[in-house]
Amino acid sequence: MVRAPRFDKDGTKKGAWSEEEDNKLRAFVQKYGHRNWRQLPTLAGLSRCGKSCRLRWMNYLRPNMKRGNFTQEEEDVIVDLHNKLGNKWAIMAAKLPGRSDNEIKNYWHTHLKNRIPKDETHHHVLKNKQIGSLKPNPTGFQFNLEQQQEVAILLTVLSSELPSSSSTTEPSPCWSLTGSNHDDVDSTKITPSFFELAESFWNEPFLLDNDGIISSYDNMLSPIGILVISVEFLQGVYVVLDIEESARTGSVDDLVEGVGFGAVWIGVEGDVFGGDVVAFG
DNA sequence: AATATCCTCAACCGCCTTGGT
DNA sequence: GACCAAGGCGGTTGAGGATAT
Repeated sequence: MVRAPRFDKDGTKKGAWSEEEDNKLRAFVQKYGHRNWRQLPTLAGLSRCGKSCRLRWMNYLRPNMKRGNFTQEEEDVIVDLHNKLGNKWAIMAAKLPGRSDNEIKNYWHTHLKNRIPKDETHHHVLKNKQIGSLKPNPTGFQFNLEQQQEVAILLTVLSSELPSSSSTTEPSPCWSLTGSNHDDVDSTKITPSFFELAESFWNEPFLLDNDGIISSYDNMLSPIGILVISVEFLQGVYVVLDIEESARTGSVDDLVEGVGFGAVWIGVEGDVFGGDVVAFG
């Protein structure tokens, strides 16, 4: 079921990986990491392109990768997330430890796609909950419809994190999208369920402080920092996640995979962060 | 048993985003 | 702002196993 090994005219090997190649790649990455996939194959003694090495590592050789059938629980997660997100395989993979985006994508197409009636897939949550409630906000910033939809998707997905993720540590369960001025926001009333938050999101005024963060409850930020993730499909909307210390030493992938969502802030692009990943000390 | 068709999934490809200059 | 290199993502391909005829 694997493509036969072959060589490009430039000598790059393609097709199925041999055990020897796997061993070389595994040993190299475990010893030196993978800061530069382009250079890695040369340094590791592999006749592969960097992309091929990355793919092999991410989909097959990474530690703790699961092999074999998906559990019912995993299936449920995939179906649920596909309902909310559509074909966002990488995000789904972040929620399913040990599964790669490629694996989830394949499994969806081969096992799950035909089980779901078409009108039940993709964005139904938005139709029910979000559209049509937008009001102008004091900052004058306007999200377009597509941005509203994408933010709503994200909020909906994140909402599913709350109950289980709060069990590991004591993250600050603060949702800070209320108030027109950050001096007069009552921090005691910002613990609605995420669905309540999502529901009211477009009715609430934004609060932009000097940093461009909607809320600036600095005292609520975890002492270990803040991870700011640029979500490209939001086209200018940033989500700020409060992260756990244990996750901070890992890669962004590890963070997303292991994160317990303590708090979420939403900001807008422009003169806001100027970068995708920002750590506050 | 032989052949055709379908199914699965590892790997590839092209495009997009990001970061550096 | 333009350009380039690199990484990441989602769609597609194709070899080989499974099943049907």
